[in-house]
Amino acid sequence: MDAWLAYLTASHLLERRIEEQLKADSGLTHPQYEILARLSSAPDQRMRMTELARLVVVSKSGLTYQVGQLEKIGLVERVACPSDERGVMAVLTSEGVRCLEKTAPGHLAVVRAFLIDHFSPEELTSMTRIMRKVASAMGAAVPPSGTSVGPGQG
Amino acid sequence: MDAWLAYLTASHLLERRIEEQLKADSGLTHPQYEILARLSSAPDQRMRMTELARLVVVSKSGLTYQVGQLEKIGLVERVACPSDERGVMAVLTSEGVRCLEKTAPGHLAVVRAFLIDHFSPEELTSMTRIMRKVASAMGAAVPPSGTSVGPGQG
DNA sequence: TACGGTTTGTTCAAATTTGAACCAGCCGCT
DNA sequence: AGCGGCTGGTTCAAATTTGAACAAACCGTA
Repeated sequence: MDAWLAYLTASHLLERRIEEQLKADSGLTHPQYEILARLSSAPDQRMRMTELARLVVVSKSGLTYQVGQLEKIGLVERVACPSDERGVMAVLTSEGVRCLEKTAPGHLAVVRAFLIDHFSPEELTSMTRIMRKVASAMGAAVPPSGTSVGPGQG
Repeated sequence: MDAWLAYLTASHLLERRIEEQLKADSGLTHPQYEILARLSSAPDQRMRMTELARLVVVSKSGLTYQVGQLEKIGLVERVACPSDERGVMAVLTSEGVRCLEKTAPGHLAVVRAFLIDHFSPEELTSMTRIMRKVASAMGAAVPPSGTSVGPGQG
């Protein structure tokens, strides 16, 4: 299981690097960044809590907590869902957008430098295809590209 | 950054599956399992705390805590280090070995079913090579094979 | 041998994460 | 309309993780 060991170590270390860079560069944690990023690519920059939790792969209570944090610092806002009385939508504020725009380049640079750049173009496509397969085998639909978020196999 | 998104989602989900299986099958958490696994492949089934922390990629205090947990349930024992008065070695107990032997097959089955099996043999070698490169770029030596755990570039 | 700078492992407080319990609102069926 | 089952989100307690602070021990040098 060399593959597994290498994968595991690399992903742990990468996670650590990302946290470090993100924290230093913007004060965000990785989960928080993921929330902002997901919201920014959602229609109207907003998303239902449950859907968001599924995309970010975090528990419902975990999302409640982090959205609370983001709300405190003004990057996200909670809005009642029009179609469902009990629903809550997390909305990216304009400040949230600014923060993301300011933070994203550095983040992507790290991801690229430490992960992506180690793949050849062919390997990268291969890896992407496989990881998508892996994810969907575990019951998540990874949107192929900028397409809207479909219900998948929910 | 489709690749990154796919990778991220897949790894989160995989982690979740692993935790689930491990917990159900043996009561261990993933970090705990990693500690046992690392110890089991170390010479004399023992390792210095700091070295172990580096291999598992966890903070020193995090390791102290988890080794404490493992000690409580009798899978690991703390022994003074002969060569260094302040040092502590974590040692796999015979019960720890049994637990690992009992748990490993199920764990590996999950890893295989959800990750490894989605790769062709060539892709797998490719991925392993790349992940090793990724890890060492971030300052970790991933042992090439079943060789003893050398000091690497420590 | 004594000294300064490092390294080792633990302790501590603070932040985060999860699952269970919970209430409110939705939906299909009668 | 009314009932029963389910879903959505929050609250809560418990577990885990991290970095900083700390005491002990190592090492090279005088």
